[in-house]
Amino acid sequence: MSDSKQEIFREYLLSQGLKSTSQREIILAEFLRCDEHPSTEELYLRVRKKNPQVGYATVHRTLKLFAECGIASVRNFGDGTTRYESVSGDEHHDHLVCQSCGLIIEFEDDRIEKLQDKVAGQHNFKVVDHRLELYGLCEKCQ
Amino acid sequence: MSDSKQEIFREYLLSQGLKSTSQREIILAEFLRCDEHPSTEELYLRVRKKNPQVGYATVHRTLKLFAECGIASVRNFGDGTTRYESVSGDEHHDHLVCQSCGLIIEFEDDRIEKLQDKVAGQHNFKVVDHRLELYGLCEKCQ
DNA sequence: AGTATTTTTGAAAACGATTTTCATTCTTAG
DNA sequence: CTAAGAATGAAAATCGTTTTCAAAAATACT
Repeated sequence: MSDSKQEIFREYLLSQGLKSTSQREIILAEFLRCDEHPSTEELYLRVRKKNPQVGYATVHRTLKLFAECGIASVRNFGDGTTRYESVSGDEHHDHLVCQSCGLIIEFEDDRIEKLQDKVAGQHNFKVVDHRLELYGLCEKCQ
Repeated sequence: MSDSKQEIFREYLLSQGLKSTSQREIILAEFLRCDEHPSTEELYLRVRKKNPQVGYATVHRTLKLFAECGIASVRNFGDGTTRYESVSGDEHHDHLVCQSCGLIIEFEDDRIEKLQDKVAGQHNFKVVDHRLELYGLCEKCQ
């Protein structure tokens, strides 16, 4: 349970017969360093600053690996780009998205989750995942 | 309050100095006829069956107009394509999306909405819009 | 160690959806 | 009816994402 993201990733690579490379280490380190929700492009630029030789395609492929092994989840907030978010354990959170400045606030509310399950049950629907996003204006932008 | 979508659209065009064209009428009629959540491509194909001379670009531009004047809202359910949904008055609904067969069930729950407002309030956030989607398996696909 | 096997890499090309361009056609106001 | 402006559709451009492919790197096997 105390497995770090690095360990989880390394074990995943091993279990799939994939190889550890310096690029993958670098990309993971940089991904964990930023606590935002980077797109492939954004993470690529950040990685590039320190390691100009890492290519966009590698960042893209590595982010997909992160999602596969569960240390990242895929998000998109309607701006047309896919974003990756670092996942901590099995906790789930939703988002407040400011349409003016792009600020993203995370929140969690058990009561909402419970009501969601209730609604799904009414439709005999088995929920695997969900997303809840509130769009509007943050404190500063109002 | 009894304005039909057609009327709302026509008034919007007028107010913006835009013109009424047969294509726009056709596209709106077809859009209202389908109670799904068509993508540009899908609506284009449907329109095309009856009116082969209507172009993809026009469907695309017209759907954007629908969104602008409020008779449609933009959605995307993570499959990479943008979908447009007919909006009835100011009622809001959320979605259950089946990841197996693509079925989309709409639902509405006031209690969830109220909790959302509460959470937003706690962050001094002014909510303009929101989206809630539950992904999983529908009754048939389980 | 050295060699073989397999995966990974990065640049560039391919891709799919969306958006724009531009010459022509259509609407509407005068 | 005419002139001015907007809309159209086909094709091209664009944007983010994904794939291709030859070269490089990592692991497995003597």
